[in-house]
Amino acid sequence: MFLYICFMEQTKSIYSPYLSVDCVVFGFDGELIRVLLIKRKQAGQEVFALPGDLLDLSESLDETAVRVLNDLTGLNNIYLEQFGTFGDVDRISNPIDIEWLSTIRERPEERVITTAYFSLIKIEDFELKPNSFAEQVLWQPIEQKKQLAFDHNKIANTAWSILQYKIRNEPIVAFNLLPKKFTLRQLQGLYESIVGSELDKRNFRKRIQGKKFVSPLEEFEEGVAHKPARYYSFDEEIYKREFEKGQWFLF
Amino acid sequence: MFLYICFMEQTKSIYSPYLSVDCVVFGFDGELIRVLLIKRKQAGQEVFALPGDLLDLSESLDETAVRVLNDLTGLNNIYLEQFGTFGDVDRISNPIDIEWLSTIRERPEERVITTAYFSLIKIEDFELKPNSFAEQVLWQPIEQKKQLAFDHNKIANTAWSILQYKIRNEPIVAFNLLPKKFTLRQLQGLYESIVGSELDKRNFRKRIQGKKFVSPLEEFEEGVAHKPARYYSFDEEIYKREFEKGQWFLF
DNA sequence: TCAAAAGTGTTTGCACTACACCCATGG
DNA sequence: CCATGGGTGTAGTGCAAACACTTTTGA
Repeated sequence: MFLYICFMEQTKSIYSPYLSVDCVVFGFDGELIRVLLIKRKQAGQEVFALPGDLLDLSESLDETAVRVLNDLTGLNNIYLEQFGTFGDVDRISNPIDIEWLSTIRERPEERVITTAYFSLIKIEDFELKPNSFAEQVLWQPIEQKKQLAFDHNKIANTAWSILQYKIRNEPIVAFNLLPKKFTLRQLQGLYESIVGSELDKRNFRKRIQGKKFVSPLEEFEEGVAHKPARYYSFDEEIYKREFEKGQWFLF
Repeated sequence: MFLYICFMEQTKSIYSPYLSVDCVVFGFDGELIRVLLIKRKQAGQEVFALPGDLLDLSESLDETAVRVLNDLTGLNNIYLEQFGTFGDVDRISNPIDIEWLSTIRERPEERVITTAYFSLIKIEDFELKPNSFAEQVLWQPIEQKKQLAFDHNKIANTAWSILQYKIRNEPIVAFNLLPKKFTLRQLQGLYESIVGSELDKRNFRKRIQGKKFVSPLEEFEEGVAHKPARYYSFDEEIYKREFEKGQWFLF
């Protein structure tokens, strides 16, 4: 045992820090943008975090992201895009985090660098199943700030900025968050939630009507206490063709 | 020794892969966009690579990038922006790379994941000084494809795509590549080099004249065999103000 | 009949495109 | 005087912004 410890000390400078993957998954419930969080199995504490775990030596980063998200939340087959790697020396410094790590990991104080992935899903398409060290999985509204583990607030904020930037240049992100059939009110509400300002209804609808990748359906809302809205659908094939031609700016 | 090997085998699954940092530094010589490469000190081989090296456990990723670039090329005090982390399992597989790693590293076959940084500099502002394991430092024209070590071609291509994307949305990247005083011909040439198509001179100049962050100077070219061009300068303060207001699209 | 959201057109100005010729300089 | 790149203006077109009322439905 003594030898083992000595060796570990010695290897500290030879080896790299641990590497982990964290996922920021966004969803839209028709009104609010939400982020997927897990609640840790940690005795006596309520600690929330982004779903994430250590990389296994046999996996690529992308594979780790897929596995980790599935292990912790049950989510499967969803699009993930890498957006950054967070390598500050002190990103694991909160005693509560270290306490928790000591229950699941040797050498809990060891440095960890994490690569973050970003995803957009339709909330109602998936059923969440907490698993592994996640006691609970929840959809946290983005505007309700919650204290997260490690530097996960920083990571989530970075992802949020990227989403806000992307929706201006790649309108597909909006349709990834909406159901297959959606009303223009929903689409506009989603835009407004993300860009954070109100948009003119007539101009918004005019722009949408000019986009071939959004098609009106012959279906309408039912049981609403106002004129029922028409449903629309998104055609990814057409979108991609337009996108390649460079005519893909929605705003 | 046997024990040592055994332990290494055992730790493989405990420890993470090595972590390294690679830098893609772009420059513009007035005509061509170039990328900064190093030539390795490797006997009997001419191998070129992006400047990069392993992370030290005491450094953040950003600090590593700064150090590595300085160690290998002498470059100092330059802006670096992280743009991706490359973690494929087989990214170190070329025998020439493994042979070289065996001369500078224990366990050369060990997996390495690398975080890549992106930079834009004015070529003439800096003097290159090869150092460490760099035998030579060179500015390679971007359109002359060269076989690079590891997956550095993939990394450099990703950086190039990002530059092409950025110049459309963040015109500041252009001014990072130009001297403090530049002619509109130089600016237009730079744009054309990056976007890869020709632009209309009159329309280009009209757009520039509408931007408050580009100011005409009372200086002109000298000794040229044609009408001397006026020099212009870039005002980063004004740019940032416009940028914050969201009125920053050059195209 | 009321509340609530759906849906619809016009005008105005700004921005982008296409396009061709004279100017200043050095060799 | 020639070659080279610098520098300029206009007409036409299309997109974006501002803006208010009628319609349909359930309660």
